[in-house]
Amino acid sequence: MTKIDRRTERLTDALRRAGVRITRQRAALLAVLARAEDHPEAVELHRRAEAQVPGISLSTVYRTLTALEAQGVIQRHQFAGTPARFEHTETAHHDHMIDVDTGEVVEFANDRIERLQAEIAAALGYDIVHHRLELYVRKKARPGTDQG
Amino acid sequence: MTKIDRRTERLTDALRRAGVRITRQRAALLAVLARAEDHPEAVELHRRAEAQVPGISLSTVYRTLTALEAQGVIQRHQFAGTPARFEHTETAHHDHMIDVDTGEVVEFANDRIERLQAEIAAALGYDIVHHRLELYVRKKARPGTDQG
DNA sequence: AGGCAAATGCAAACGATTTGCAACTGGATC
DNA sequence: GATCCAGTTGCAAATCGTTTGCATTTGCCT
Repeated sequence: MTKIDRRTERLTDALRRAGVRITRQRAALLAVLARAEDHPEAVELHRRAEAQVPGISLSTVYRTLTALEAQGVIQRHQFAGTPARFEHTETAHHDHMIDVDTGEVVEFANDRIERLQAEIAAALGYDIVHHRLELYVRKKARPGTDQG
Repeated sequence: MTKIDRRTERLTDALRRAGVRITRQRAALLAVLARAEDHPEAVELHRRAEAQVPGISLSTVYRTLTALEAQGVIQRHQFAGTPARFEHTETAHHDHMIDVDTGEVVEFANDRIERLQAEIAAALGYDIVHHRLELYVRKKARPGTDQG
């Protein structure tokens, strides 16, 4: 069993557990999500799913994404000024760097930042429900390189 | 000269410097922004401005907010699942905690987190253009208190 | 006071997402 | 394996926050 198969199964099981039917359309979308190594938006996922189920509607994609998110097996990221992007949550928690020039998303994780966040919230009498840390970045100018 | 007056002047000057006319509507909105100690959304700012200029349109509010943001004298915050909120940038950089139950916004700043962010980006060959750190939080359960 | 570019209010367009609805279908039950 | 029906589909229309086109008004420089 490949990594992709394992992921697909995890997503499928999550829906089944929630009492949600696995239709052709949903199976296709789950496969697409399992295969994705990037952070695609809904329209892009729809485009990819259409390869397997021509005519699948965008509404169905959105509805299924919402269901998967509710089960906690995918995450919805709302980066600044762009449509929401999605990723499966098989991997451990991480934050994101977004290249403002290319839109490329790089993942990173840092325990010290996580701990500091919890401390700050605790000091003010709060527990963190979730957080969002996004670094909007630009490739460092290399000496002798024109960045036009 | 009060703190509010100083803030109003700063906003006004920023617009003038950008070659933007100070109309009655804009003067009202600038006063509202200068007076705001919270993080109001556009509709709320519009409501407050209407007290001074009845009939001021929401479009004008949005247009002026966009101009002020372009001049860097106010900031637009897009918190998860809510309309954008605005604040004047007179105070130093800070991040935000959003109470998920009440919508209340608390500001905080932490140098160590700022430094860690810069280190992380640098290690991957990036410079930070700007960042977004939002802690979505809930009041700590006090012992003996039922949280519904 | 006169003139013109910039700003206004309105209504209509916008883009991402959600929803109402009638037709269809998965999959448990017999 | 036929039956059944709640869950699901595709479509079109609605939604929400925000932006924009346009005809009219207005700051403000001369």
